[in-house]
Parts: sequence; C-alpha cells; structure tokens
Amino acid sequence: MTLPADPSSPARTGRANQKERTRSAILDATRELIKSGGAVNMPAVARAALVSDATAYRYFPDLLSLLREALAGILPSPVDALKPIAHVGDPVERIGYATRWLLRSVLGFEGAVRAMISASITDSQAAASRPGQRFALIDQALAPLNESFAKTDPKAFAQLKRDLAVVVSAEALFTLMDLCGLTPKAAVASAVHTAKTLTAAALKPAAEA
Amino acid sequence: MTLPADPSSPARTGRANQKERTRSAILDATRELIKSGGAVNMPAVARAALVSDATAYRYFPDLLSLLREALAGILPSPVDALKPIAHVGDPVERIGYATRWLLRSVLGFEGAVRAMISASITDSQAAASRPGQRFALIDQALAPLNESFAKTDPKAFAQLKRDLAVVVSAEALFTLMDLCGLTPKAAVASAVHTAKTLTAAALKPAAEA
DNA sequence: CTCCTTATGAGAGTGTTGTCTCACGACGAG
DNA sequence: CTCGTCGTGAGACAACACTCTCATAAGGAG
Repeated sequence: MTLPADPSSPARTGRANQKERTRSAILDATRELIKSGGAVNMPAVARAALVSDATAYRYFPDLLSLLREALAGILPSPVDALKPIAHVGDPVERIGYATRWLLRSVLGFEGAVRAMISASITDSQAAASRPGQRFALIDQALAPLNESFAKTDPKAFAQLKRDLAVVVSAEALFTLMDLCGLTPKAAVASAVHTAKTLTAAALKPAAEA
Repeated sequence: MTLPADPSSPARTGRANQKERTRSAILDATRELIKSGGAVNMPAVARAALVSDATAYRYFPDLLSLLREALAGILPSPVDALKPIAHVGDPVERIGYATRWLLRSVLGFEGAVRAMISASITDSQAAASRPGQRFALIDQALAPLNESFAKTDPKAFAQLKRDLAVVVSAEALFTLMDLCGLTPKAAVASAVHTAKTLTAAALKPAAEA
C-alpha cells in the first residue's frame, strides 16, 4: 500500500519503522474508507486500521489533518492531470479542461471532500491547510499567459486567478448541485462554462472600447 | 421582540399562545447569540432562552433549521436591499451592488453563516432548505433583463444565473478569505468584480464575432 | 536473554448533536 | 374547582471529536 517515504535514511533511529507502519496503516485505512464511500470518522478509521482511537489521534491531531493527507495522496497531481493538454496553448480551453478534471475527481471522493469542507469552514485558520489543488491547477492552466498577459497587466491576472479560485472549486460544485439542484454532470458543465467565460473575459476586455 | 405571526386567528385554540411564546423565546435567544458573535449551539441557545435542551429540539429538530429560521428573520429582504438602486437600469451595476450588499451582511453574521454551511454541506438534502437569499437577489438585480436578454436567449440567461449563484455567495466569500488569504474588504471587492465580469460577459458576447 | 525505552491500548472525561422516556405541573375545559 | 391534556424539564442514551492518564507490551540495545 503506502510505502515509507524513504525506508533507508530516517528509519535508522529507534522504532521509526514501527511508527512508519502505524502511520501508513491509518492513512491506508482512511483511503479505503474514502474510496468505499462510507462515513469517514476517527473511530471508523481506527477500527479499520486495527489501531486504537488514541493512537490515531497521536498521529493526526484531528480528523481534518487526516483527511487532508489522505486526500492529498489519492488525488493525482495537477501536473499529471494537465499532461493531455500540454500542447494546447489556449488558456480558455486549458481552464475548461482543468475545471472539468478537478470537479470530476472531487465527485469521486465527494463524501470525504464534503467532510473536509464542513470541518474547515468553521475555522478560517484550518482552511488554509487544505490541499491546494485548485491553485496549482489554475497556475498550470494559465501558464501560457506567464510571459504575456501576466506581465502586461499583473493586477488583472491576479484578479483572474481569484475569480477562478471561486469557481474551480468543490464549493462551487456543491453549490450548483445542492442549491441549484443540478445533476453532478450538469453542475460540472456549468462550472466549466463559468470558468471559461471568466478567462475569456479577462483576455478580451477590448469589447468595451 | 419577535411577534406572533398572527396573534388573532390561530391563537384561539388551546395553549397556542404558550407555544408561540416559547418558540419566539428560542428564536430571539438565537438571534441574540448570533448578533453577539458568540458560539451558537443548542445548549447555549436553550440556556439563553431559559428553556431546556429537549424543548429547543422539540421546536427545531436540529441546529440547522434553527439557524435557518433565525437568520432568515435577521437578514433584510433582498427587495429592500436593492431599493437604493431601483432607478439604475444597468444589470452590471445592479449585480455589483447586490453582491456587495449580500457579502457585507454575511460578514455581519459570519459565525452563524459558517455554522450553517458547515452543517448543511455534509447533507445535500439539508442544503436545499437554506435561506434562498442569493437567488432572490440575483433575480432582482437582473430584473431589467427580463424582457430583453432573458427572452432572446433564455439558455444563456439561465447560465448567467448559475454563474452568479456560485459567486454571489457566502461560500465564495469564505474561499477568498480563508484560502486566498484576502481581508474581508478585499474579498468582497474581488467577488463584486467577478460578478460584474460575468454579467458583462453574458451581455456582450459579440466580442468574438 | 535481560532491561528499558516507548509505542500502544484502554478507559475516563468533556463538549457537541441528537433521540427517547417519564414524571411534573400548568393551563384550559367542563 | 376539579379533571385531564399537553407543554415542559430532567435525565439516560448513543455517536462523534477530542484530551488525558496510566498500565501494558512490543521493540531495540546491551
């Protein structure tokens, strides 16, 4: 399952191997639960990992940090995700692809993502430690602009990134599904459209002239 | 404080007055706690309302429904909110104003709104029962388009409303503050900009022709 | 193999969201 | 004024998120 980060160098000292095994067992059990779609809570994780609740809390101070790390390990990296469109230069198409990719992977772990948002929304500090998927993804998708738009109008570029941070997000997906009543498919399509619209609008403000 | 909805007609039967008083006491206590900025939970509300926990749960099956109703009574109605711009015809300006207004009132009850989102995000059913502030507000702001854009391109109009539902929202505000690290003021400004951009983009797609 | 460090398990305890039962007591109807 | 309904309070209960303590046992070092 999860291999120790580096089995040779830091494992020398003391009972580091044992700790590494326990930690991996907890993370693996969490990922199993996430994939199975069941409820992910500390008691369930501890049971699945054949570990006591106390031990689980020893390795992960709270459910949020556990979910964060488990999800970070499950989600493919944004760099890999955008490889299929590496040759595409149009930022609008790239953002559309990136948005669709992110929201689809969120749908794959919907329960866990909902739990993470729920746990972090009440604590603005905690939210900062969430996996920064969206930012890496947005940066990657807008990379073609780094030498052009980003330099000619850095403020507008920063605003575009903020615009997209709101839309290219699990929160947006859940808003569209829960409040607007869209199906998952329609919600993804709507968010993709919104993201593309924002990107296109930022690139051609000439319409008003 | 909170007056019975209709003190004359339905209060005739039995102990309806008593029930009305208890219900009002709970709601009033909740609003007091919300305004004071303190933690809003059932035990605290019950204590403040001089009522037992069990009674509080009898009137409001869960914290979410209590928060929903308390917040709905506190927030000014969108119709009133947009009165100052009743004479403004430009949808872009109207949306900007509406967004700023909504996000500022969310900031005024930030704790309660965060609690409500936290409680409803894990349950897509429950989310549907949240106060529909944003939709009424968006409809109101886009009202000048009802006879023009809405009729010429109803699909695009619906998409614009969905775009805005994502941006004109507490979720967007918290994303900008917690994840992007913006100050409340900057977050509001950013969301206002995004909402205006989306509206403007929907109204002049001619740029591509 | 022995000793000792230390990871671990077990349990109690706190605070929260709820659910359920039961007895009290106040209010209204007769 | 008495009777009975019904709102209410109190408390037990379960589940989850933690925190803390203490005893056990597994692991490595000599």
